[in-house]
Amino acid sequence: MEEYHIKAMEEVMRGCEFAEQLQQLLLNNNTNNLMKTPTSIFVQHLVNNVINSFNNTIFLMSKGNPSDQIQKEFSSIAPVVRSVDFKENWKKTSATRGCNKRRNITQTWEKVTQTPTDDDGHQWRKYGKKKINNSPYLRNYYRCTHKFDQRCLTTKHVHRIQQKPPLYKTTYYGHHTCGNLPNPDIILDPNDTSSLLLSFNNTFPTPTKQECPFLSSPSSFSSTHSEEYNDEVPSSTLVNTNLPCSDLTLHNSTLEYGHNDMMHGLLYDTVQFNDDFFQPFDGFVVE
DNA sequence: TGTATTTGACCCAG
DNA sequence: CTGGGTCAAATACA
Repeated sequence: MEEYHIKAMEEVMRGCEFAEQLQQLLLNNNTNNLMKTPTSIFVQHLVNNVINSFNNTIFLMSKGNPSDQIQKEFSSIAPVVRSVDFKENWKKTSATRGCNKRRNITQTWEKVTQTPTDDDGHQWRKYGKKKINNSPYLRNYYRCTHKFDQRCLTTKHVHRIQQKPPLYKTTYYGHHTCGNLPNPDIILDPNDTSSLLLSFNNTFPTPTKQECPFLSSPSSFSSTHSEEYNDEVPSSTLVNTNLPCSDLTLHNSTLEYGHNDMMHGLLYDTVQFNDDFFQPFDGFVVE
């Protein structure tokens, strides 16, 4: 490993830290000012993209440089990119039981179903249930079956919220990074008028599986729906002009957008929006 | 016998 | 201190 290479790596990591500090600053600012403007949301997207670019760069720079030093440095940022047995490593690094409480996962969403075992196309393993305060019902906790074999850290909670008719609220935390992507027919249930899915071209070159062994399969969220799912948005079509997003999903008041991360494959972020979000601004063109 | 679920313990953020 | 998220041993099941 050349010394200048290590220096470059350190510099990129420093840039990534600065971007993360800026991201935190924006998040705090948005928390204090409850009104989010389209511009502030867009700025957050840009910062997220900067961080993703840094992470991609770090990933690429670490390739072919399996020296102890670079691996050690890299593992602090992307511990998932290591080819050791994940389950054993998880046991070693996750300290003691129950220590992973309230992971800082901002990507959450909910849905209400009439059955507790709604088929969302993924395989889940139940790992706990809990009596929740002020609720007569137990909350069930599930994790992705592929937590250890494919390092998918997605979890969901299912909590009954109504006796008659029976209703269950499912809260998802994070997105699947396992290869077991859901059946698009399930995701794009034509009877489900509560969600809207839009497809965008991705301006970011998608790495191949060979280039990135942890990359998920190409997105199955690529179908385009417009006219029939326009309950909550105008019947216009949003066109991506300069955002490196691959998918946008609109669900109630949450906008979810996907972007390609070279280490984890397709990742998603969500933003809350208010009504003026749909006014045209620099990021989007309304046809 | 291997896999899934149950359940009490553990831990930490608020 | 408490509520809630997770772990892991015990148990159930195929």
